[in-house]
Amino acid sequence: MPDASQKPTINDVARVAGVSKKTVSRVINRSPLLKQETRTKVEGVIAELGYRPNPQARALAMGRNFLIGLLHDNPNAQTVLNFQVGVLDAIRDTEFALVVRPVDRRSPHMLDDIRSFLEIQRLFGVLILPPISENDDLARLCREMGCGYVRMGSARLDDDEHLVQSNDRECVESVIDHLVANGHRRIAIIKGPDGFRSAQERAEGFAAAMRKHGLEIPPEAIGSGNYRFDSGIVAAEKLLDTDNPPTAIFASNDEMAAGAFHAALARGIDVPAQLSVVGFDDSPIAAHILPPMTTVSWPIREMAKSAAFKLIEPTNPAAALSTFPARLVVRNSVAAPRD
Amino acid sequence: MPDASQKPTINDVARVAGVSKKTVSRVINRSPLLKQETRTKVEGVIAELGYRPNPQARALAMGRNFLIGLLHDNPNAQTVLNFQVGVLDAIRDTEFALVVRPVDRRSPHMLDDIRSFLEIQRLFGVLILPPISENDDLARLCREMGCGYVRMGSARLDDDEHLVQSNDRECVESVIDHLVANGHRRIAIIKGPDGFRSAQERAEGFAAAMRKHGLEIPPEAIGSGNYRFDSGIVAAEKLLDTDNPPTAIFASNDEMAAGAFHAALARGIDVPAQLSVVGFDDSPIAAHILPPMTTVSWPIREMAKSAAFKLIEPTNPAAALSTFPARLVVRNSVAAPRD
DNA sequence: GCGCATTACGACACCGGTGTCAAAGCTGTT
DNA sequence: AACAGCTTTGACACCGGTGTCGTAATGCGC
Repeated sequence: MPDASQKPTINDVARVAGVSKKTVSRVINRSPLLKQETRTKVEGVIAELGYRPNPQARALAMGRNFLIGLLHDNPNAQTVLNFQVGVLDAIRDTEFALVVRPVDRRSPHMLDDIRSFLEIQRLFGVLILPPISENDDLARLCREMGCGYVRMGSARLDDDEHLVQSNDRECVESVIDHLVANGHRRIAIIKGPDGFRSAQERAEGFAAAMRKHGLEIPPEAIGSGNYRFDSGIVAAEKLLDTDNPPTAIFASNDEMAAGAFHAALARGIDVPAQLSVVGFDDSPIAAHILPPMTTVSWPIREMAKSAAFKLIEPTNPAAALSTFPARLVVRNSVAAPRD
Repeated sequence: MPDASQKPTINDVARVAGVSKKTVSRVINRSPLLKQETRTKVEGVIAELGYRPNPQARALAMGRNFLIGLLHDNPNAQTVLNFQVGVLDAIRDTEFALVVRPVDRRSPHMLDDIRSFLEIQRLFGVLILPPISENDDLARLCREMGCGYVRMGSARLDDDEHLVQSNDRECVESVIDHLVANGHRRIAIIKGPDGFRSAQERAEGFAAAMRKHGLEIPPEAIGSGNYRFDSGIVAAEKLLDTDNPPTAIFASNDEMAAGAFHAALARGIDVPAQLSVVGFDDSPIAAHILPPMTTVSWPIREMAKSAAFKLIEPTNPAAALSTFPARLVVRNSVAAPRD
């Protein structure tokens, strides 16, 4: 009788069931060439003993482990966390586990750190969040090391299948459609920082949408920030100080949009009565700010799930999807312009 | 010559260095009973071959693995993420990795899910964040399963050493001191939800501080919410509707404090000129809201580091600390009362 | 009843490390 | 020179699984 205080091993199961450990192994791995009778018997013993295979031992024997890594450079806490939850939706009840690794984009050793991390942990694969997902050296590193990877992004980054993306461009278009439908014609943008693919996509989507509606974009209607709150204030102040200020501002993310709220309030401009503002990402601040902000929400959790499946079970239907539709969330920061 | 395309193993190192694999193992584990000469020789070969020990194999052989788990029920995304970064500060360059596991507090299977997770992954130990860190059944489960654990909390939860906590009580006191110093005497509280230890601690700290200053707490000056934004609005409205409304409100967290901002603005009450509001946690919303909110910040990253060390290296000085001082962050939501 | 596939299972080596214990090497003492 | 006692090293089993391949058991046609 195996010691109850110790976790049962495959040997215990084999002994109690009166079969070889290889047979137990076959049961665990759902091998098709087993007699139903044997399978049932072994499964009974497994249940009785409460046996769970040791992932370390399996990992060692099979030459691949069951750890999937999440590499990110904290674009936004809520996004990262939602992503983690989405990955968990995919790996729940499997032997996979999610290992997180925040990295420092500004560190000169970032790539070496990641290489060392990959070497030590020998991950099954990694999921990479923007903005570092846009780093091609990192993707190359993964390939070199034979580590599976999926990049999250807002646009085509790869010519391979290692990608899950949202349709930021089209979504910005729907934002502009919404503003135009509300009667706006002088619409300004606060762009995100150079070097961020998402910023570029959103800016290009903006330009395309304006063109579609036959609207001009004067140079002074183009502001730029670094995705942070305070940069949104500065950019919005500049936009509002022009001779012919915009009636609506599209900010490339919610933080900067919140900054625009701030700038407006500071000079007594009411949002949305005198100025409409739209953000992007649907981060918590969008719902919390006053008035609640109209923004764009992308299905991060679904995207995470798909990315995880792409890695661990590429045949799963959920892994097939690569581009996910973001959608406009209409709240109260848009109204018809007065003038 | 080992195949360059394959990762070198301990056997490769042993062969090249002309020693037994056990000797290589001793080098890896810094065994003291090695001749310096041998050590140097083997280290040379390790560096030359770029050898990294396989954690799965070590885990199997040593009967313990190098995975530390993070159990949380998303109290606040920024907090969770900062905690992750703090843990990483501790485990960087070790073979440990951080495995995350968001759990659903409301699920009736939560404990079973966690049990299953622990059984499958056989973690070295887990770190538990509030509010589920306050669940004694969970702590008991960890003990039963022989899994190391450290609970984060705002008060004594355990009679053992499995704890890292902040001094919420004293900090609430400093909040009240600050308000009193600004001339407030009618101070109300919005309590957190029943069953949260942090809520209880903060409420008790409030009562103690008020008593210290000889101030009364009329029943109508006690509001309560569930830590969420909207509950803060409702609670603040109630407080402001009383005959003798408070000149200052202490909310037990920032989300509810933001709700109080909202309620005030909605009825044309200026913060801080007509109403002072203080929050707790220093979450991003505190800095983003207008005016920027005075709140209490606790050193989550340091706490995480300490918690991780308690688990993986209890002798490390960083593991000795159990209680961490939170501190008042003065911004612009407090002013002297008018009346 | 026999030969022959085919199916079902087991023996054994192996994954890459660590633990145990004995042996070899070295030093100093008598 | 012989021996004790310490330091340093290696042989070998073992951790808990999986892969390979051989063989016993089974089904089938004749």
